[in-house]
Amino acid sequence: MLAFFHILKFIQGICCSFVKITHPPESEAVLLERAHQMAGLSLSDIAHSLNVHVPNNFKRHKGWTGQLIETHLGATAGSKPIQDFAELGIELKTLPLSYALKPLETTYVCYAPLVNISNLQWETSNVKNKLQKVLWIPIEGERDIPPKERKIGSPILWQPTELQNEILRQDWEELMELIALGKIESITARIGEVLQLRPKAADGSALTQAIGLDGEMIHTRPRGFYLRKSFTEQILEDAF
DNA sequence: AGCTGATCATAC
DNA sequence: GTATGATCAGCT
Repeated sequence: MLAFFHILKFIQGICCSFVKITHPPESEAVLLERAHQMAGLSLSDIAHSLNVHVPNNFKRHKGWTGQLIETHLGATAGSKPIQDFAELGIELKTLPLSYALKPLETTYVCYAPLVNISNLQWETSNVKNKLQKVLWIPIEGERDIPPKERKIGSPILWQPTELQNEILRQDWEELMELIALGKIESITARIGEVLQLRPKAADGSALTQAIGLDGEMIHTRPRGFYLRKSFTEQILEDAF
């Protein structure tokens, strides 16, 4: 694949010096410029400039890479349910890649609402809002590459095509319909062409309210929306 | 081997 | 608990 060669080229790029960034980017151009400057750098390069320690693995630091990149690029949203760069209308996502330069993991989008959902619509949904415009940061993600050595790739500023948007809408509507009908317990990660619903919690003891089969309130594990690897792989291919 | 369901850290 | 950042790891 010629396409992948380009990503590889960027990922294996030569490290260059960079300036520590702490203030939010004032424009899309500035954000993109900063993102491009990270290409070819390792996680330890970024961590060193921010004076943070790089974990030896991510078993107990699963969101570490995302937080590191967020801080470096000047994101400020924190844990609020909005885009990372709300003023710019851009969401930031790191994307762990295999040696074959394909996504190693699905991509978390947002928490799934399970109650008070009768009036929710795709157009104003959290999923659509978050995916309007995404700055993808590909990063080497194979487990046998120590986090310190993992290199950051060239960023991809992506917006869903009409077709992608339509498929996302269909998946979202199908899943939300099942939730509204009280079928939350029968929803598996196999449903949805590009968007899937999976548990999203600290552990199995976490419970939240949902609609039961007879319309009554029940308790269930919290869920989140995730993008399948095949979907982000396509984004990657389209970009190169 | 890849996927689904489970899990980890942190802020509020 | 909700919500962010995700990856882990057992099972098929």
